[in-house]
Amino acid sequence: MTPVASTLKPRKLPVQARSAVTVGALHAATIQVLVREGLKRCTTTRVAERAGTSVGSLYQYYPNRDALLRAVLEQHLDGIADAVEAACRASRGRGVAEMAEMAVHAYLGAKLRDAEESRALYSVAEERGGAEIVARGRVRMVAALAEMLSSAADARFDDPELVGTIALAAVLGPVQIVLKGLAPAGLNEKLGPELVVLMTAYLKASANAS
Amino acid sequence: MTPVASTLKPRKLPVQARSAVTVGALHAATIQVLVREGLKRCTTTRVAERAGTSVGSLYQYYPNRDALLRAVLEQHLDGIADAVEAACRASRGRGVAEMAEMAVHAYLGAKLRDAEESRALYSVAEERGGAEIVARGRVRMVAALAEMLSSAADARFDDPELVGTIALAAVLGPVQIVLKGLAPAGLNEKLGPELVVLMTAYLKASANAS
Amino acid sequence: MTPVASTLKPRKLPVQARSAVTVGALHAATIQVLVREGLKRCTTTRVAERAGTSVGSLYQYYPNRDALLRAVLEQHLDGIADAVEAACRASRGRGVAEMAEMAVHAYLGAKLRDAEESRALYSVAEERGGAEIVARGRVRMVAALAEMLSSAADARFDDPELVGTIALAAVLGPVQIVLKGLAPAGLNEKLGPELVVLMTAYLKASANAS
Amino acid sequence: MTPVASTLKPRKLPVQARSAVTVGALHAATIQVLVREGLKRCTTTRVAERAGTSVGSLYQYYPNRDALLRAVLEQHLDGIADAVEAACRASRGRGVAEMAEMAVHAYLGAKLRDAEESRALYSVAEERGGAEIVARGRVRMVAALAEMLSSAADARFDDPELVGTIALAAVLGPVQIVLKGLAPAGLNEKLGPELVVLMTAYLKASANAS
DNA sequence: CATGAATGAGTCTTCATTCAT
DNA sequence: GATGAATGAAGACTCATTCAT
Repeated sequence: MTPVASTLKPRKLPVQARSAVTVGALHAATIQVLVREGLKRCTTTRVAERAGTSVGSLYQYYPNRDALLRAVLEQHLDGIADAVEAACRASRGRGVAEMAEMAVHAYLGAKLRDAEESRALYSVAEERGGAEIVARGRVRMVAALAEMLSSAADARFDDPELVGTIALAAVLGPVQIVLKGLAPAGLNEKLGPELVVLMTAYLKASANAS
Repeated sequence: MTPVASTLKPRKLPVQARSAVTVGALHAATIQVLVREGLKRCTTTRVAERAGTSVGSLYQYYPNRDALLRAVLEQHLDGIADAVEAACRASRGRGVAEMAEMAVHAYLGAKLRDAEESRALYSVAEERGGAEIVARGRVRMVAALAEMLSSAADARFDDPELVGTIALAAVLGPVQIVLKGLAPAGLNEKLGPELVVLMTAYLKASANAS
Repeated sequence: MTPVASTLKPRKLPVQARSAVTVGALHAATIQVLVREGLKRCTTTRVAERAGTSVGSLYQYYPNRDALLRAVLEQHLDGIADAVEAACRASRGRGVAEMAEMAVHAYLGAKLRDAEESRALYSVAEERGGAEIVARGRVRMVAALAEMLSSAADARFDDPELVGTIALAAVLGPVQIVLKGLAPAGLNEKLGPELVVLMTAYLKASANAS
Repeated sequence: MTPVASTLKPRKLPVQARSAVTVGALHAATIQVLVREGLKRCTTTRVAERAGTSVGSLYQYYPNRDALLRAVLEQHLDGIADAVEAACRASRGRGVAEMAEMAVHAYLGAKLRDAEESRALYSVAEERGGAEIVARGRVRMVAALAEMLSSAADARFDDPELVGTIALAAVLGPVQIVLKGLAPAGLNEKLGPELVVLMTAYLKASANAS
């Protein structure tokens, strides 16, 4: 655990059932307020109110507002990373095309499951300390991708880490556009296939001629 | 054009020479404060102070803090779009590989020229109204890319608009990682070539077999 | 009732005992500051300071400065209206002269009880939204007067509403002069009797010859 | 001239034609802004702009904002007083009923000629220093009324000054209600006659039995 | 432990007034 | 003389955080 992590986690472990419920409610409330009001107006009081508790209680679980926001972001990204990791594990030993397809769909599915939540958290990711959390999530996913790529049946990669990094980041951009509702007509439906094309093409282009 | 646009532009046109200086200083100061202090601490007072003027003067030219921020963002993105447009114009009629190379380098060069500025403005883009400005910039670039792709000597695209959108967004992701300084060792140097590989591969994969 | 009314009332109902004290202190402080400093210098900070609290607390109970001012005005006018209503009820069935006397004294008594407060609130009545509150108070008093007049033992009125309106407004003018301390020497003492003469004369002149 | 008066008058006399025009434009603009924006938003810049000049020029003629507002108020009230004085002069030696009628109509006519202006200036009259100006206007009118009353053919008054003061103030109230548009239906049309009834009744009641 | 009232530093924004051009 | 850019004090309002109940 880095020192950063210590401020991210709830102040005390939710050993009691009540605590777990409260923490869950606070997380959900944070996202709702974030969606409805935006980051600046996502205040501790408002979150507590929406969660059905008091500010005092909020501070029982989080040392400050930033910690709450970071925790929510982290949980969100962990969910995405979990999905990608699982997909990568399941694709070990397959061909590159299959890998691309599964990874893309895992990522896309997780991200679009709660599109509003994903969208709302972009601003949190830009806050002080947000980048590190995003980076941690990416590290997990890149590691999973790299490990998967190394096991590809039909390709060999000199630097699977690098290829994974680029591939992941490349997919991220188009997804963001769609999430923000700024995509040109038609993109929304074609996003999945198009991303598969994108990733497959890149992976193949990056593989060693063998 | 849009109602948003009207609030982006300075409130009054500088009639006297002093004004132009003040406006310029405010732009520069905004970026500096953004870089050094972050979006939240980028207050009107601080910007005015760094610019060597008073808050009053700031409000003489911008109706509110958001308008200032948006104006700075818009100017930045216009610069990027200019560079990409020029590159696209220059690449008309070339082959797809050349196109990818020129477009990537134009974008990358413009973005990395003031890396700190680019980095700082990501948070502004997440603010209320920021997305529209980003979208406007993207529209310009996508149009330029689409037009360029349509003129490719060695490929034909069914939907150059869509391909341009995806290609641009795909390039954006890796650049962002590098800008934020979160790239794994070695990526920084290989970014350019890698992006060319990425874009070329995608363009070729998207082109009609002809 | 009206949408205005909703912003007049304290934001939250005092759950704890402290709250009631704070709200009361704010009311009193507002009037004091209004009297001592005038409307323009009656700032939220000054009111809070005089009340022995903080601006934050003020805003806990009133959504904005105007709401505070209006609430104070409303409370003041409600007190006046209460007095007039009571007098009117008590005078039902009497003769017109008696009615005039009782109504005038009720109004005058209530208004002069806190002359400074009355004086200070004239400016508030001119603020945005003040007129409506004054109007509401007047409506109450006119209704009471009209009802009283309709029960007069020695006169009959075609339009008691109209007569009440004029009578009330006519009395208001001279009172205002005295409250503002701008009356010529001697008026202060003779105000009561003179207003009775005024109102009695008008009522009799407006009554149907019967 | 009292010291107060010196700050009320334009800083320099409009000896030149241009000055007179500017001062006139400033007065008119002040009233317009007052009507459209209210007292608080009636700023020197806005007034100058509406008048077609610059703030700098405004300060050429008025030492400060308050002086401008007071000058406008004074001019307005002088107009009213002129009208009442003329009517009083014209009514010398008539009967009390005629006097009431002429005075009321003179006052009413002057006040309603520019109803918006009258309405807008109520707030100015409540500002620091406004009361004195209002009082000066009243003094003029009361003097005229008193002199008129003293010449009545059919009545004698012990204290014409007092009677004039009350009569004037009594008329003022109902007029204010109508000006503010808060009068109950029907009052607007009947205002004149009703005020004549009011004033006549009061004058007769105040006259010595002779 | 929970609650929510109190705090007050810190933001944005406005505007009267000045003065260099 | 006219202009309008610059100034900065001052005001309204918000919100993270604390702590008495």
